[in-house]
Amino acid sequence: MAPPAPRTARAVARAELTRAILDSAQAQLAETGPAALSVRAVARDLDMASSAVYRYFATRDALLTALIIEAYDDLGDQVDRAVAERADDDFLGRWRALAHAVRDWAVAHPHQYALTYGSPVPGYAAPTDTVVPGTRVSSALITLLSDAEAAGIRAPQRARRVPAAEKAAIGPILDHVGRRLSPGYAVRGLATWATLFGHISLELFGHMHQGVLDYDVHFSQVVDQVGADLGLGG
Amino acid sequence: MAPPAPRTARAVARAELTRAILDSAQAQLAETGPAALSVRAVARDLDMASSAVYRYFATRDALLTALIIEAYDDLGDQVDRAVAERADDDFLGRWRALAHAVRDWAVAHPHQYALTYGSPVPGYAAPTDTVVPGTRVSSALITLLSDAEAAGIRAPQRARRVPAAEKAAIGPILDHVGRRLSPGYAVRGLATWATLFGHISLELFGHMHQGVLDYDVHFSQVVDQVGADLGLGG
DNA sequence: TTGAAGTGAGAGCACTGCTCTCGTTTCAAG
DNA sequence: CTTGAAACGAGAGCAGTGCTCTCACTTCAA
Repeated sequence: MAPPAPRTARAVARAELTRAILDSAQAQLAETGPAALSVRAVARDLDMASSAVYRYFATRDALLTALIIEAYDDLGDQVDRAVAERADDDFLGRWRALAHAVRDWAVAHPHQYALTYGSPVPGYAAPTDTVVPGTRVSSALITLLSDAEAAGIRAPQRARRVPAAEKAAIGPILDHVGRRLSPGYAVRGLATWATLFGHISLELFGHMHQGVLDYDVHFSQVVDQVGADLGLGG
Repeated sequence: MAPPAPRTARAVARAELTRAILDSAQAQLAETGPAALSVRAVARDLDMASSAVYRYFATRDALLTALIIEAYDDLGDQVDRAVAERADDDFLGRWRALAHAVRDWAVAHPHQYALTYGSPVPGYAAPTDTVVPGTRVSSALITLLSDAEAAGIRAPQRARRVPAAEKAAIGPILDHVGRRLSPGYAVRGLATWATLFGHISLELFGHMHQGVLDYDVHFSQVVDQVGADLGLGG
């Protein structure tokens, strides 16, 4: 995946400067948001001509896309690490760890969250480079639910009949875990995924300001509620 | 709320031109997204000097904020209308109507949706003018659930104990319906709200592209699943 | 050694949000 | 009806942006 270690002096310099540009852009992004991220400001920060930056990133959007990919990976790492700390068969613990890891990361990096899960700013359609790192969290969640079902866990609600059209509609999800996930539980999983990111988006984008006083407490409550609906315990 | 009908010729002209600016900006927004919305382009479209536009909107962000408010109201109207078509005691129908009205509007106006429920672009914190129209959908949902519970509807899952901290955290929500909503059902309602907007955001912002083939079918399924979890029937 | 490729700097283009000034028009108080 | 303040539109201009082009220079591999 990653290119081989740079050997020539030029390649080393290029790698270092690329990193420096990303770091400076990242700092700008975290401080003032994506609207304020300008390649000229990055150039000033690094004491170079703005035209030189274009040797490294063809366009401002390309630079932003690189930041988005790094954000996805940062979040993915954080989530994987948090989930791995729980015992494999502690499904409620794994779910809680996943959910809180996502929210903690989002609260700590609001601009990065807005860039990744808010409205994508570069060109409206996310570039294809971002799709792989972008699926790490949903992948972790689906895996978790697949494990849980394999261990005999079932949702306490009577299972709803899933029509054939829906089974086809979510086919890629089912394939992703080798069909080791019942369609009904998969639907629940997708709804859970929506609840998780929906809650965080509503919170971070200010929509809960009118109705909820303590986001930490309320989020925990929702996470446990969803966990119970999934039959994970609690 | 609204200012009295304009009487003088100047006031009439001002109202008309304000409207024309909003319409032109709206068209630009719908076509190419918020990043491309420029006051100079609006001025060109209306054959006036760009500086003249500033007599009507002090800043580009003010113009954008006006569009956001209009979007909230447009969505609110659509939702209210859809819900009103169902019988008062058809709670499942009312929930379905609400959910599909929100999504239909979002799919038809993706840029407006991104502006309202995606990452807010003007300055990161939404201006206070937008909070009232911004709560119309959540208000409609809470009212719906309050009505349902008053009619004897209960979630089929055994009610989870809601700790005092959570009751305090969601106090404003409970107050909004005069405490005619049990804390447990309110938590479920807030989770439902998050599921609804989470699903739409994930869909519109491209996060479901990898896993779901037919968004219409899947959304219906999730809506019905959530409706069942709320005990509304189905 | 040589020649192509990579690199940095500077000037410049077209565009943006926004401000200031300067005449003109509207409107209401006297 | 007069008059003076407020509102208004147009134009020039400033500072900033993304991005391109050209020109010198350095690196590197054949």
